[in-house]
Amino acid sequence: MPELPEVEVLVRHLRPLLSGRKIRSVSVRRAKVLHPTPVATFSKTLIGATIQELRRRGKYLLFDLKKGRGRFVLLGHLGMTGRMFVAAKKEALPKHTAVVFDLGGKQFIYEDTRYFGRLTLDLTSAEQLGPEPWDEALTAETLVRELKKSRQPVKVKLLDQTLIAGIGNIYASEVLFRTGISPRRAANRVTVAEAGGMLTNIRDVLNEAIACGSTIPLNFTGRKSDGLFYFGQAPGTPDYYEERLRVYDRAGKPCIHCQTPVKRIVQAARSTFFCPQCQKK
DNA sequence: CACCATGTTCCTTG
DNA sequence: CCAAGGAACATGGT
Repeated sequence: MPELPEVEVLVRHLRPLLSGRKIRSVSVRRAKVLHPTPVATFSKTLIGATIQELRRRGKYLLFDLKKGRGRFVLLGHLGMTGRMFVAAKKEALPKHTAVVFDLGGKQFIYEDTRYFGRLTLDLTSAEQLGPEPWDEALTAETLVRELKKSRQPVKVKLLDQTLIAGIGNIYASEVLFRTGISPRRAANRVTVAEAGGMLTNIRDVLNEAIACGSTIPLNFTGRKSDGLFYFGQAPGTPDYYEERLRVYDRAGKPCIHCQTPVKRIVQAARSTFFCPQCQKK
């Protein structure tokens, strides 16, 4: 589910549901997601703490907590399949529930089918992140300067969270398609003008995805109402997903600009989609 | 059974 | 020490 836009939408959704709420008890059903925080430390630290604010940094969720005079941060990441939501306490827990916080009347659930995500007190990974896409210090010039240091394909570099925080595999392909740059281009051969174009397209595509509720639309209408949500197809709009994405997952289908079949290649063990005609160089 | 999947980290190689 | 490539993690869908 998550690249930056999905996390942003989730944070905006959860913020009013969580801020001001106190964690009464903690249930850890899969200790792995806490790594490297030990279960005992995790529970002891969080029980009795109040969630003050919720923020996003790259693809991470930052929970600002307060307990007595102490303030600290809980770091969340959804990996590939993680979900977080607030539900009534009587609601059944999903099969792959990893952590549950009892918030009094409601419960906060972190569920993750593949358990690649994290909910931890260790902030190290978030500290390594590069600038947010909208950081004013991030310019065509600074971006090119960073790209110059690498001969990796530019598509692979876009996934480097220390370069820019938040771009994932879907939007990396989308950005290069919009900019007309081949995903195979060596990072150090991107010009300042092209970097400027990429930056504009990065901001545009992420903004658009956030605006429309994310790549795969958020559906808050869940049978059970009360804030339970899930990511899935919007009812009655079968191809909503593809209308938003111009090349990703369109291998073999005609390019929306020139009708040339979209190609799928593998870079750094991840799929890349591009139009061999519109993205010649 | 084979291959694919929105992500990150660790290990190896050069 | 660094850059780059690939495997690992764990589960499910097609």
